[in-house]
Amino acid sequence: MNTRSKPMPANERRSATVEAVVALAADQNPGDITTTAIAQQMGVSQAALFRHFPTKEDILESVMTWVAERLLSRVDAAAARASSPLAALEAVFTTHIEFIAKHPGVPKILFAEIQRPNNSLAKRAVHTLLNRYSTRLQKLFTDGKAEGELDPDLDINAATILFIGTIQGLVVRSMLSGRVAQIRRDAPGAFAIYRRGIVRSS
Amino acid sequence: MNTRSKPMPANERRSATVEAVVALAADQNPGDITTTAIAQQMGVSQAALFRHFPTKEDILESVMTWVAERLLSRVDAAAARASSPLAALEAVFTTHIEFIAKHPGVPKILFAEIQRPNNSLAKRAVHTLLNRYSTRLQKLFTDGKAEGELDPDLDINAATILFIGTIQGLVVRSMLSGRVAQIRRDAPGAFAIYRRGIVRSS
DNA sequence: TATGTTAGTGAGTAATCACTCACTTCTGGA
DNA sequence: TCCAGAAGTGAGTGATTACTCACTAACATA
Repeated sequence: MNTRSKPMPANERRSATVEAVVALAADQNPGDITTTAIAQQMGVSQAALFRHFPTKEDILESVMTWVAERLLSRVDAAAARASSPLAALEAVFTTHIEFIAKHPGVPKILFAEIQRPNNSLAKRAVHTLLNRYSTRLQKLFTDGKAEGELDPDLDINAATILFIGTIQGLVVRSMLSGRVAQIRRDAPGAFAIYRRGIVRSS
Repeated sequence: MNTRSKPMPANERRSATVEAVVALAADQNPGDITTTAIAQQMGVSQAALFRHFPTKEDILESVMTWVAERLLSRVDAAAARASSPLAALEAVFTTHIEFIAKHPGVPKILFAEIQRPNNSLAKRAVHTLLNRYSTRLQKLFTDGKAEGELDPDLDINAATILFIGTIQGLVVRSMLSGRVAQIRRDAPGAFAIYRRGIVRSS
């Protein structure tokens, strides 16, 4: 027993580390994830982690980068496939919810990181992600107004806040119920109300 | 210096402890609040805390009880003053936002507590609070339908999730911007969209 | 003024944390 | 086959955590 772990190229080990953190966050308070727990999840000694990351904070920053890349690329692809701005908004929403359902730890990590007051690497990464996300939404709102799909008087800033809030509300709900899959069931109803709030009145 | 702190009745000391935690949470990650920091905030030795609370978790539970009582009583009073279900919903919303603006640490504590997977005392207290809050909302939705103010086909479950999500979105926004007061400015616009999503179409 | 009770404190404790280091094992190319 | 460099490890380190305890100071009341 206690066999030594097989060596692995550094970049693969780093990916595995990030995925271990995301997996652990699903059923643990992200702030309470220790380097020992991460190492255990990977089947590696705790000291091994520090061969690939200088500090724990660098691990968290890598997690944020991973999240930002995956989420934004999926969301962009979904929006590109849509036939209109409003359809794109719904596609972005559905894609985001699907991403969360598949990686329930992600929203928890994001929110845990936001809470921190200091300007850590990871927090700045969340900032950047949210800014990029908001920019995409705002373009869709603007286009939707121009095409007459959305309320011409729509407050774009408020619509952005509420879009993210809708997702947050669903996350809170699913975290309280403990059943991750529930978010898929509740999502359409929540989006329907949101949609009603932003479309052009007929 | 290092004068000894004046003795205080136990119940007052407990209240002071709760308020110290709420104050600290405003500009600190709630999960990182130590008993030393709480004691310092109160001008008392760390050991003194444990004369009034058996464990740190009991402190957090008291904080949750404090939050639940204050928030629900204010929200109930606001709803009672309103002239119609829809007006009551808006009054509840505004009151809740005002409560958060005055105690910015509160939503952070709530969310930090939700993240935890174990069934701690504090987490169950959050559960109870959210349930009681939802019950009040659902009554307003039902009444609003009956009085013809709200969409007769409104999905009450979704409307509840989105009401809380709207507040969450505003909290996220204000936490990212770092300016707590901003939540008061952004709130009316967000609620306007929400309102549009639930009212009866004319 | 004397006394029992409650509140406050300094100086601890064991546990746990992120991180280090000297050393071992593996692997890929010459 | 050999060996240099990369990856992995056990056994630490100091710092920090929640919590304890023997003792002291203050208050209420008789």
